[in-house]
Amino acid sequence: MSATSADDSLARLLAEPALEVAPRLLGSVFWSGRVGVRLTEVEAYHGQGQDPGSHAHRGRSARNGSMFEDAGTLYVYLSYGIHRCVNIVCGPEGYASGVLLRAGEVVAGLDEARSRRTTSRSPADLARGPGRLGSALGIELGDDGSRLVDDAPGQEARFRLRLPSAPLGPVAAGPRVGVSGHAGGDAFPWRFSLEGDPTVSPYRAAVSRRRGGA
DNA sequence: TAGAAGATAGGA
DNA sequence: CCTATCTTCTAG
Repeated sequence: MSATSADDSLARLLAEPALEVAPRLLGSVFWSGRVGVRLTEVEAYHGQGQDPGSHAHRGRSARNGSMFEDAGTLYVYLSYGIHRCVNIVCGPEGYASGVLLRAGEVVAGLDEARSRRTTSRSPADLARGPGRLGSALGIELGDDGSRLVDDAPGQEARFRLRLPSAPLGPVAAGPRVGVSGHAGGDAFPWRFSLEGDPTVSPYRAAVSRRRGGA
């Protein structure tokens, strides 16, 4: 039995551009220790100068350094000063593209996820939205730059990914959530989700901050 | 050094 | 619908 074939397929997938990788991550189970989340919603972000919505658009900075690492690195950042969001870096090394994990269904470690997400009112709420997903998985800022490996028997790494073994249902594509810099809104339909899944987060346009008026 | 915006969540 | 929350980035 070859234990490396599955590992190779994950590495091969993550070497592709983010726009190819993102929809193909749907249905995978992302593991953080004993908690597993089946991904139902993701977004693709491209690299420097390619994508005005990307944290890497204006080049490398203190925050986004891990986006410039090789495929399979995790990019974790603090969102709105509160939430920890997770990306899987993909594409050619140095291209700084990645896939934001936006939502999923908790399929293992339910008690642990629940204890971290005490405000959730239903199982579908546990990881519906990128901040909630990060919280349910116990992601911390110190996890930025961690490696993601294939979830194979005997694999002891904390962060693992199991690609789907069966075909998925229909995939929906649309504009990314809360991202400005879109000319008309549909210039970057790089959000992908499993159609009709209850754990997919609702769409919201980018917030325009209005404080104290004009 | 200062100001504004940001890949959100939760509550009214 | 509104606001808490605070880091990061950009301009001056």
